[in-house]
Amino acid sequence: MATKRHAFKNTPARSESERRAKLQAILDAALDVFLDNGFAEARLDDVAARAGVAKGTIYLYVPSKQALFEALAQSGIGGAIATIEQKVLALDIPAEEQLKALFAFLHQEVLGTRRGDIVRLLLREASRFPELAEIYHREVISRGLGLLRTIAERGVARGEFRSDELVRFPQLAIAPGLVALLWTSLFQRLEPIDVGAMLEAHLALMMKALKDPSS
Amino acid sequence: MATKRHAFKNTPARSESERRAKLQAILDAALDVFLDNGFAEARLDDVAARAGVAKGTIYLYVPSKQALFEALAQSGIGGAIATIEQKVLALDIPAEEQLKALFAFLHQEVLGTRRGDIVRLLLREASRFPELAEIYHREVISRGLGLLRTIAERGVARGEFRSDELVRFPQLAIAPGLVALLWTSLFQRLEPIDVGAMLEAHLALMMKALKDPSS
Amino acid sequence: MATKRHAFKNTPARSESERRAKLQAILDAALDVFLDNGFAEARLDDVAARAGVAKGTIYLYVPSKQALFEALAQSGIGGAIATIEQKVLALDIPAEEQLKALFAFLHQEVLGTRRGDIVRLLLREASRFPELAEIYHREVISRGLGLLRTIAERGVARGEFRSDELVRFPQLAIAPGLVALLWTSLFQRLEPIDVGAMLEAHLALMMKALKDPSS
Amino acid sequence: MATKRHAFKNTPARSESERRAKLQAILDAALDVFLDNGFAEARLDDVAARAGVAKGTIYLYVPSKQALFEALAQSGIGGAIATIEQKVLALDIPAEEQLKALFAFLHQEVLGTRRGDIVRLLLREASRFPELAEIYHREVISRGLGLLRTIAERGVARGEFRSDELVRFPQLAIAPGLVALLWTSLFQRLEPIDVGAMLEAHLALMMKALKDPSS
DNA sequence: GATGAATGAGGATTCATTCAT
DNA sequence: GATGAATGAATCCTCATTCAT
Repeated sequence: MATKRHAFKNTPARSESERRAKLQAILDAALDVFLDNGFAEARLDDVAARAGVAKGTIYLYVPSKQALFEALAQSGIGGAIATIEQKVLALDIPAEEQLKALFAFLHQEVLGTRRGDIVRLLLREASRFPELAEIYHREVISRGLGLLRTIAERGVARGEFRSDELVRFPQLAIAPGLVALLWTSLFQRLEPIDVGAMLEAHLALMMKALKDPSS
Repeated sequence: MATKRHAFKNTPARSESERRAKLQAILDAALDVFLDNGFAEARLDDVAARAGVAKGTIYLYVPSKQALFEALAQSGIGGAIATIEQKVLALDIPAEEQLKALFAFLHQEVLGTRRGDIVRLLLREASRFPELAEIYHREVISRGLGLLRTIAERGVARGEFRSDELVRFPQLAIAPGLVALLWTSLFQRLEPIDVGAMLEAHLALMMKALKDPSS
Repeated sequence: MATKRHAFKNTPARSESERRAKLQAILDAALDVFLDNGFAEARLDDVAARAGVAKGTIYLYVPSKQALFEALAQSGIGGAIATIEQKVLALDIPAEEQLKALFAFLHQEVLGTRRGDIVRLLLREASRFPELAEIYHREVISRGLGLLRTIAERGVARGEFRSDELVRFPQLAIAPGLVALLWTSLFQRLEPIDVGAMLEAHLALMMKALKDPSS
Repeated sequence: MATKRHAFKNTPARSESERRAKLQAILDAALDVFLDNGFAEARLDDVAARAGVAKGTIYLYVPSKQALFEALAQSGIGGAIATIEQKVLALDIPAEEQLKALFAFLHQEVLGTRRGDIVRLLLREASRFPELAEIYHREVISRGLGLLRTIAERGVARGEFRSDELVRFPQLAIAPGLVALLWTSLFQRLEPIDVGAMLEAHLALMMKALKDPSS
């Protein structure tokens, strides 16, 4: 019996890594097409063409257009947050330095990368996929804001920060990140901005405000 | 019956105002439907039903679905900016007060109103309508940021503000407004935030930072 | 207001009878196509072409291909049975005459007519539409066999029939009808049979058997 | 390992019987799937899975889905008829006994067996495969009816039967067999019938009729 | 021979747009 | 002007068939 098994094992089941690679190619292509057209007007023909596969092949990897979108969305969720949580919180450095690290991460690892594109896509399509909006809120938004709040609380506790606005509204810290994300995809060609400089200016402003002894 | 017909013929040609009213009803219905579904998945059947007209009637007012969207977008552009430009710049008040007035306007006249909905729609569909993004940038974004920059420059010139970040990146001032706009439509049901309080906190932070003598 | 209503009533809502006529044209075309190809391989393109309408028009009358099939099936159910029940049972004639009338009806009003085609279609597709098989069994089969059993019982009660096989298995009476139904669509071109003569022969045989004093 | 490989190479070319066995497995699986879904909606994926082979393997045995269906149909044709012809005609017994033997065969060797399933499938798909209908008519229907006619003629010639309806329409003899075949697959779950008893009742009726001296 | 991933033609369904009334 | 039935192009998805391994 072992012999037979061996004799038949002539198709060495396409390796898992090859499978992953092709799925990734499809996801990459899908991201491009979804970003260009939005979910509803994206054509799977285009995704297939861009991924270099036939239309039907997509269905060997995802069961439907919607599932393709969701797989794409999921692929951009979670990893980044866990990474930055560890990076930032583990360090025993002043809150200001933590914020700097956070912004550097945002600038280099999100804005202008595939991750950023996925966030753009999610923002755009969230209302069509309420469940996904929920997941995204739970996995990314809540945790991201929680991280910011933790940093802010530490800063206050240590006397680095004199005011608590950031504890109450951590959204204020990343708001310019959101502007950068949208600006680059919508208006950059019309009026380029230096995102790095903007984030630095924002950080500078925030630091002045938070450390202001007059408050 | 012939009489009646005749009587109808004598009715003065439907007045321009009636025509405008019907167009407005169609635009209002379209905004609702476009907001719920996005441009691509919005059905003109639904727009017609909501506007209380037949599907064909839409084509008496706009030549196509895309034109409907563009008419809608245009209808929300320009007016507000001109209004706030006059309101804010005309007053000979401190820059801080001007910013306060601006935020109040943003909060009361944009967020939570039809104007805000149009902005949401534009943000979502801008990549499908590059020309519209261009118009929007020229008519709204540029002028809005120009207004902010003018206020900031005045503040600096008058010695009210000691730092120039806002002159260089007026985007930083409205970033929380953008957060509020998106948050309310995407995450408000999951985690409600007090937009007014957030904007106030933002203004407080900015003021501290801008006035900080240590810079 | 009455004036306005009248003024607008310029599209006299396509009459109900026109609507019915077009639906009937679609159903007729669908019957042909379904009979030729079976449900699964029937193309709505063909149905539309044969009905002289565009593909999309079908969907103004039925919501799906399956619904089209079901509408078709329903259209052939019920009416005939009620008719023949009245015709046959109301007459105060010998059981033999009732059977004759039944067979005449079967021959003239079912076999070779649209009704017969629908039965053929149902027989063929019943396993794909179990619910429809159930309806068909309840509305047609049960009632038809019940009618036969009633006739047989009357015949026995009145002393016309001496044996009760038909009471126990009324299916035996219509079995040749089923043969005729299938034969005409499958083998008639290869080996034509005279359906009328066959049914007469069947009736003659049955009468001899049922009246046979030797049993 | 090289040794094992080599050992395999020395294995005598897969025997013809093994080939036949695998073909049979495929045909068996195909019958199940075709019966469940009809030809058009049967998926070769399912056939392969049920046969325990890969999809591609099917094409090593039959050149197409249609050929698979035809091979299946052919496999159920002919054998039975030859068997029953010999069994029935060879015996020098009364015509009534011959009919009894025929019905017993029908009941035990066709209805409720794989043979019966193939007939059901043929009835259902005959209009899609006119050529097959032709073969089936020639190999099964004609011969079966011929057999019946021969029996009937003998019965008449020997004075056993006094009427010739069965000579003219041998279909009348197997009509209840057709009813049984279809009933069991379509309505048995809704209203079970005792097929054996029905066939017996049919035989009894026929005998009374045929022997009836009054005709 | 056997496998099963890949292919792409084919068809159901949707919906913007037209036009006879 | 207003209507809404009709149209048919466009696109998702399925599955028979192929072929590299």
